Amino acid sequence: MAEKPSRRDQILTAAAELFARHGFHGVGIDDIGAAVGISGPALYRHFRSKDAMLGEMLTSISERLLDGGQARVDAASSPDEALQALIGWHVDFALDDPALITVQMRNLANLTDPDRRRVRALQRRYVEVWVETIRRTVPDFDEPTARAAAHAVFGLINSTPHSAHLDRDQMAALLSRMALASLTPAVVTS
Amino acid sequence: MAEKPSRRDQILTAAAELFARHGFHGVGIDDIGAAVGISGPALYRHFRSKDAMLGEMLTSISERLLDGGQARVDAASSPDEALQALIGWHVDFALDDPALITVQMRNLANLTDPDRRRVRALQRRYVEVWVETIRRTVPDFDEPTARAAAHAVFGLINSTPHSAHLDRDQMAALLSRMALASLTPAVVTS
DNA sequence: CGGGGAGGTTAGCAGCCGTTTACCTAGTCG
DNA sequence: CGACTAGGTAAACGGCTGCTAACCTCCCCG
Repeated sequence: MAEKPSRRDQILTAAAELFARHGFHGVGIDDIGAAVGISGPALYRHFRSKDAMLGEMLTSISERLLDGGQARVDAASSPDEALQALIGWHVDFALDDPALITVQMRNLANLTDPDRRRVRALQRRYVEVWVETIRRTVPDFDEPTARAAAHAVFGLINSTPHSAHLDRDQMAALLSRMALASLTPAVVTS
Repeated sequence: MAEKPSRRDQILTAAAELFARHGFHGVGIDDIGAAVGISGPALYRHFRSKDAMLGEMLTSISERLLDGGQARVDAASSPDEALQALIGWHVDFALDDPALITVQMRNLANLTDPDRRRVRALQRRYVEVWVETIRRTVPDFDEPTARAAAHAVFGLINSTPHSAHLDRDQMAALLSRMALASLTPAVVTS
C-alpha cells in the first residue's frame, strides 16, 4: 500500500503553495478548493476555518523544525559537527519545502492569537537550539549577538525560494558554505 | 525653513509601517488614515488608490536602492572596496528603514501588474550590480552562483527587522562582517 | 471682499469572501 | 436491506472594505 496523502495533507500543501505565492489574504477559499479539485466550502469538511489551516500548517512546520534540529544536535559528537548538522538540516528543509518556509517567514501575523503564541514559543525554542550551538563554536559571541546571528543565518538560508537558478545540490552546497562562513569570521581574520 | 514631510510622505511612511506589520491586505484604508490623524477616505485627496500607495512605495525604494548601490560601486577604487561599500550601503538601508525593506521583501505579489513589472526591472538591475561586484572579487563564482549568493546576502541583511536585540552600530558591524565572510569562503579554506 | 482650490468630513454603495445551510450521493456494516 | 457516515454540491447570507458622493471650511490672492 502506497502512502496515501490523506486529503487533509493534500489541502495543506496546496494551500501552502498558494499562501506562499499570494499571501494569506490574497487567497480565497475557492482558490484552495479548486487547487485540489473540489470546490469551495467542501474544505469545511476537513478544517474548522481558513485560520485553522494556517494554524495547523505553521505549528506543524515549527514542530518539525525544532524536533529535527534538536535531534541533529543531540546526535553530533562535537560542537563543530553540531553546527554543521544544524545548518545542513535547515538547508535541506528550506530546499525541500520552500513554500512552507516562505509561509512561516511571512504569515506569522495572520495567525489567531492562541495559534501565534504556540508557534512563537516553538520558534523561540528552535532559535535557542541555534544560539547554544553557535555559542559553543564561536565563544566570543555573547548571547544577544548569537541570537542576531542566528536570525541572519535563517534569512540567508530562507532566501532560497527567491533564487531557483541552481540545481538542488549546488544550492545546498552554496548555502551551507555561506552559512558556515558567515558564522566563523573571527577565526581566520588575524 | 525646515524640511516639511509633505503629507504624502507622512502617509507613505505610516502605511509602510502598517503594511510591514500586518501585510497589505491586513491593513484598511481607515487604519492608514488614523495613523496620520485624518480619517479614512481623505487619503484619496493624495493617492488614486490603495494600490497606488504600494506602487509608489516600492518603486521609490527600488530606485533609491539601485541608485545608491550604483553610486557606491562607482566611487570605489578597487573590487574589494566596492563589495564592502555595497554591503555597507545595503546594511545601512535595512537598519534605517526596516519597514520599507520588509514591505519590499513580502509584498511584491500585491502590486498591480504594471507596477510589478517596473519594480521587478529595478530589482533585477540592482541584483546585477551585486552580481558584477561579487564576480570581480570572487572569480570562481560563475554567474548563476553569484546571483544566488547575492540573494542569500540580501536575506541575511534583510533579517534585521526580526532581531532588534542589538543596538544599531553593533548590528551594522555584525551584519557587515557576516555578509562579507559569507562571500569569501574559498579564500581561506586551504 | 469674494470666490476658488486644497484638504477635510460623514454617509452610503457595491462587491467580495468566509461561513452556514440544506441537500445529495456513495460506500460500509450490523 | 436499511441506516448511518464521510464527503461533496450549490445557494444564500452577512460583514467587511475600498471607493465615491455630497458637503463643509479654511486660506490665499486679485
